[in-house]
Amino acid sequence: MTKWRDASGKSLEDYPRPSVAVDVAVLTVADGELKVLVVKSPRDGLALPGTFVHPGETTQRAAVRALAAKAGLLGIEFHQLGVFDDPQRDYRGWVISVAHGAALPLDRFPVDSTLISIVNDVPVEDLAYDHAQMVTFAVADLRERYARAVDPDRLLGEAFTVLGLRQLYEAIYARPLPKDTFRRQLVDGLVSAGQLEVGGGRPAELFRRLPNCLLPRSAASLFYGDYGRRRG
Amino acid sequence: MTKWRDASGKSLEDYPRPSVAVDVAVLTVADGELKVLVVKSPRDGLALPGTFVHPGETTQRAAVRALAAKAGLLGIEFHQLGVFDDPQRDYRGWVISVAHGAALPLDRFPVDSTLISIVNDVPVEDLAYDHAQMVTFAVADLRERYARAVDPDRLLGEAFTVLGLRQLYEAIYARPLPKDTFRRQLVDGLVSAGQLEVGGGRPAELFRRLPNCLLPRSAASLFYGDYGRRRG
DNA sequence: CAAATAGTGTCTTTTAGACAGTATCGC
DNA sequence: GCGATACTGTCTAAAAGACACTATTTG
Repeated sequence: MTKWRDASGKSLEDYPRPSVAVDVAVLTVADGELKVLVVKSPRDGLALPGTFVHPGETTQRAAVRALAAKAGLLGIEFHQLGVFDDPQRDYRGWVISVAHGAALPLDRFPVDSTLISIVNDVPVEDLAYDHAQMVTFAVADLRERYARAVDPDRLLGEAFTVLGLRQLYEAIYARPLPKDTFRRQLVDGLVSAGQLEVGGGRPAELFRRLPNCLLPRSAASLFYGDYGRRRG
Repeated sequence: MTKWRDASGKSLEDYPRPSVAVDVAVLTVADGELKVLVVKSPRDGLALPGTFVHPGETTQRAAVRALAAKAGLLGIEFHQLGVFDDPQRDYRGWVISVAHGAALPLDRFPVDSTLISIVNDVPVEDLAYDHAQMVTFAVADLRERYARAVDPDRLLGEAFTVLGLRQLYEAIYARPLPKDTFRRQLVDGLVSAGQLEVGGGRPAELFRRLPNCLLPRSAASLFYGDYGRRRG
């Protein structure tokens, strides 16, 4: 196969091209709030793990490679968040970055991981470059996906109680959710696991996710709160 | 300012980089259905307008430039849809594309524009590369934005009737919407323009968009239909 | 007047949300 | 029994959706 040339005889490489990076915001829930994984470097301080995209590779595979190399994490599902392309965003030159998001249960992180709390959709410590904004995008994406299905990223294990599920959603949406309405909205996305979890009082029933079950769109109103209007 | 070098003395340009393009799906509503603007070329057949991103330029500005050059369209607001990065997607070599979406009223297109109907979220004619999938993304993005506000892209003019607005939404969501519920959902996102539009019967009141007014999240259920469940 | 289209009153069914009740455990 | 937590029945207010009625134009 011979290399492509345009009308003036130039190939693609004869034109200026940016470097293309991926940066990954890996979220988790701990202590009732969202947190994000960061890595430390002498030059950048705190930053999201990232890498340059290699030839023949998709950005998603580059994200997998970055997480394996920089945080020792394998088998994660990434979601594309958007392209960050301000020409000034990287002091090294013309670098655009494709931000990706993912979420993992706390126990899958290496013990020496650095997790930064997210408050008001922004990490509480400064991150390098435009990485704080990527975190905001990752949170928005997580909320959208959690409004459509029951814990799609399996931040809880296979089996969980309704209380555990509600506390997870309260952390993700950063607001209290009414106990009984929450149960009624989600219960027909669940099946009993036939087991009980003993605790301080009456044991709670353990549930599993109903496979391929989407939540009704009205559930989004519950999680987000039906922004303003009405209630005169 | 001296050029950045990494530990092995190499600059960014010493590593392989992809060409980065933008492709733009400009949507409109005509004859009660969504359509998308395409351009014809001898080599690619039908394709979305696009261009390579220039140094010092954002992808959004490249999108503006592409539309001005290839379709004679100015003053459009673009929304980023996603990155298409399959290494095989372009026969010329390693080209990733940042897809953008926009929407314009029919009367803003040049008279010789080619508009392709969109049925089942896909253009009815084959497009080059992965451009058909970009159109699907653009439709999804348009629907999301139209569920959050009243005709944010101003496909209708400044003033319009509730009937006109409903027909627009029926075209966008490709489903009939109940006349009275639609009105009650949207009417408090509108203000009367103090004018009437005469027609075959009783004249219809003209409305304007209430500035900065978000629709309640429950409106999304109306537009999309509350996917399945219930109603036993 | 009839025809046509705009807009609303109202009824039914459903549901969110609140509250309080009942159920089931450990002690 | 008592405390604690899980779950559920029920009431109320609100809203969706359907239907039909009223309103205002043209011819």
